[in-house]
Amino acid sequence: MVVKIDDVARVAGVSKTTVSRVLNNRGYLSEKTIKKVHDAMESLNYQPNAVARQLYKKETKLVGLIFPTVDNPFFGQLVAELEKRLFDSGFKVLIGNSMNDPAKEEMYLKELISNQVDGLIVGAQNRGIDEYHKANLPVVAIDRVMNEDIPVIASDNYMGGKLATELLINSGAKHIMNTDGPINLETPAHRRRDAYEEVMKSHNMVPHTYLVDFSWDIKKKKQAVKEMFAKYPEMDGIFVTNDMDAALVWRTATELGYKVPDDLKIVGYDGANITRVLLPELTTIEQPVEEMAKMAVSTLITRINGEDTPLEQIVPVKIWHGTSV
Amino acid sequence: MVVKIDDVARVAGVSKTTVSRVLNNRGYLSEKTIKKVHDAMESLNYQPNAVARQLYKKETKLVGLIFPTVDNPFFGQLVAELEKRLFDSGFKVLIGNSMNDPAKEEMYLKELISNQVDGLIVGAQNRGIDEYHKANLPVVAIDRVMNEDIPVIASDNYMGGKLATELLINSGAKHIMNTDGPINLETPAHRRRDAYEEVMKSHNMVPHTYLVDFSWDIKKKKQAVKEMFAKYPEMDGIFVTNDMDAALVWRTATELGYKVPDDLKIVGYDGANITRVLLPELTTIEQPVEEMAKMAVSTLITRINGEDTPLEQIVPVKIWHGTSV
DNA sequence: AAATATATGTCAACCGGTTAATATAAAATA
DNA sequence: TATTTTATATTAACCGGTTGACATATATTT
Repeated sequence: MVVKIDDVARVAGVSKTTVSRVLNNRGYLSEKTIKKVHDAMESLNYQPNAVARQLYKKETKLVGLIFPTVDNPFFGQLVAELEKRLFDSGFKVLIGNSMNDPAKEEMYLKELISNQVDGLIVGAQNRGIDEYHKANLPVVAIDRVMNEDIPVIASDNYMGGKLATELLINSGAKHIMNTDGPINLETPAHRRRDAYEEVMKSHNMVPHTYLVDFSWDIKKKKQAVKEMFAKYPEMDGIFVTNDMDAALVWRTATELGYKVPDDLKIVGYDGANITRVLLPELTTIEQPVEEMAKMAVSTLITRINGEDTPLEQIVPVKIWHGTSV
Repeated sequence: MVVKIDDVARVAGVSKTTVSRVLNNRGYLSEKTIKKVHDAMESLNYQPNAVARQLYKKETKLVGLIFPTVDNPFFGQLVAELEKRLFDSGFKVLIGNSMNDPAKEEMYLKELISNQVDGLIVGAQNRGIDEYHKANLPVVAIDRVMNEDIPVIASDNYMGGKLATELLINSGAKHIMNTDGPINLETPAHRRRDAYEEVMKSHNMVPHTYLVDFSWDIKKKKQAVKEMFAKYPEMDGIFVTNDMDAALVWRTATELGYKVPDDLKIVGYDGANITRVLLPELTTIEQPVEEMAKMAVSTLITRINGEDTPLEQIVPVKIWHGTSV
């Protein structure tokens, strides 16, 4: 049988209440009693049942994370950073990979609420779901437009798009493309595109954005990229909205006989750890993942404590200079 | 205030017991009652409190995952696959990134036990911790030697090492190195090295294994790799124990003026999704991550159901042909 | 009409902790 | 010595569900 608080009390020769006091460090306690209780807990290898405590306290010290998938350099690093910081603040992490499926996202949301998480950090790519509002739960969004009272943490997407486009222009590219996800999905990432378009226009160049949906599988994406090359053969520069897609564009370009950066210059977006190890040659706009994670966790905790936080926090990006420009 | 089962009962005009029956689909129920209850739940936006249920049922439908970090192509993919399959089987996932820190691993273990997880899947890189045994909990290990009664899922490490080494030999390399983690860490991954050594010897070649600790940071790893090149300048082939390190070796080699694969042939290990997108040129031994995840989940569930499972399950590997050999 | 199957209610115990109230005794201080 | 502070015990309520026992009322079948 599993050891419970009454067993500890019996072995230590004290009352259940006293054991609870030792556990929670409340009320008057002599050193002697504390030691007796600790000895008993140790000899019985007692682990308090967090579920019972959670029920009474109405606090689980659990935070839910909802992201598309951890099988991606950016989200993997982000989730790892979030988890680390949450753990340091005494929270455990319940994770949900929505796989860009709104239905799955909604299921996760319900499950997490049912599990009484103290808060949520979401970075899923789907449309804002009413449920988040109904949830009446502290929520922080990363790089996603939610509704009015959900704070958002995002990299400086506009500046990122501006830096990328200007870099391409300054390095001599004349026909510069851009990729973006579906426009009907409201995400701050579209500001990268806004910046691209404005910079292009201010240089009297014609912007062309090509749709590459985040949720497509590799094959479909590759197909789309090939179509793009066929449709815009004069392209000599491209700002791709994330590094995984940028790698795909690079490889496809190579297969089609383009030389990077001579025939085609590529700038990506994200600049995660893994990318910098596996493909450091890719010039990209680096999001400050650590910073974003730190901010998201502190914002969430502030909200959990019932205090107010800014609704939008933007963190600066910088260029990682590879050899693709 | 949060809606609870009594509120639903009141609104539906039935008893608490009946609502519970509807929720759990137990006992006699008329269509009419079921509808009344569902309507009430919907209008109140009722979400049952899983914590209360967990306490009574002594079952949480929670599974804990303990891995070094999700910020790695292999573990990221593995965790994503595990999470997906567990979710499909009705389990939510509590995650812990041990960061190769035994103390942190132990803390996670305790926390997860305290949270009453129904089972654990571990792939942390640290020494077997007694606690796993004490835990008296269904546990499945991935690529890790635990103790007698903990089932292990692993790729065919020996075959992987054999394939890699033979590939290098057959492609003409004469001075072939190998990297491995600390030998005192008991992991099935050492079988890659065993295979390397045996194949080398059977070809009358001298095996040299160089230590690259998984837990070192990039800088220290790079330093170690440079030392290796300095110490073995005649090296013309290398079997690196994971793809991230292989990428590092490749880059360092390039910086030192080696041409891959002409001067140096490189074979990695893991072959995760992300690697195949960012660095498909790397020839590597592919672990069947999906297969392993599937096996781990079904083994865990079998154990949770109190049935026996094999203690060791080995899944086959295959070669991913890039251009580094 | 009697017997059986179906549908629902009431009540209370239970899961394993936390906590407030109340009581008592020993130790420290006035 | 009287008073206050410190230390601990006992008891019971509580968190929000689940479940078994038992009662009762229709509906259906023989």
